[in-house]
Amino acid sequence: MPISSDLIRGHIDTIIMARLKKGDTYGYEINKELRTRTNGRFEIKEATLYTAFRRLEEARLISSYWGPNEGGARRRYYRLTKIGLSEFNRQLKNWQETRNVLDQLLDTED
Amino acid sequence: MPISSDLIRGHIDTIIMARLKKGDTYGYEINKELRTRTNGRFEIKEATLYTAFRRLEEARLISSYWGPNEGGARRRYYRLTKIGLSEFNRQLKNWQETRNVLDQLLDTED
DNA sequence: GACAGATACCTTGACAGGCGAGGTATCTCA
DNA sequence: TGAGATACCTCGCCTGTCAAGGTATCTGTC
Repeated sequence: MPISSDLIRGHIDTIIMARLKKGDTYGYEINKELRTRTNGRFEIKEATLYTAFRRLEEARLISSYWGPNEGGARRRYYRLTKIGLSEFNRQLKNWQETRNVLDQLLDTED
Repeated sequence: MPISSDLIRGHIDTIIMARLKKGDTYGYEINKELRTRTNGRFEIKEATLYTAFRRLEEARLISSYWGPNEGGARRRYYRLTKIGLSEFNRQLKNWQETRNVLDQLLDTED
């Protein structure tokens, strides 16, 4: 069962930053990883991904550079900036709070 | 810290249905309850709420009737339909799956 | 009886994020 | 040479949320 767009709306940026926190990488790779890690249940559509990169770079939360294109197409690598890291931490807390509130609200036992 | 719209996008309908599962009620009341239950951290904006009611009734997941307006303004009560209940259960599973996937993706420890 | 404030509902138009559909260029291998 | 994988990008649509505006009723106070 694929995860609906509306359910992850607003989480795309956080997911990208979470990955970049572990080290620089590029768009295509991020998507492959996501698909693998979630057993195909989740992926970011290409248009969405590149839109997000623009948005994040615009906001100075990530920065980019052309990587060594050793055999294959050129790759634009992304790096999480200092501001990006603290923003990620903020968004992570947001997620945890939202998750808890939703868990409470959707519980129909009480 | 209020919960951002984008983070709950797509969950509004589920939240409403979760409440209606416990019994009929009306718009204004739902919002008051939400604010109280979440200590003001979360609320559905009126425009959003009534848009959602229209959408859900259109989809036959809820139905409505004018309630007894004993002292006060008139109230339109909503009821969760049979289809609504099974759709709610489906969306609850969706939420749980999404939550687990997001928890995994945002965990930067591994 | 006039006014404030709470209760309760509703509509319109703008905005932002996700994505379908389309595109480009490079490399490998048959 | 041509298919398929890799890798990037843009345009325009769609959908859900919300700010701003509105209506009507009831209660309590001066």
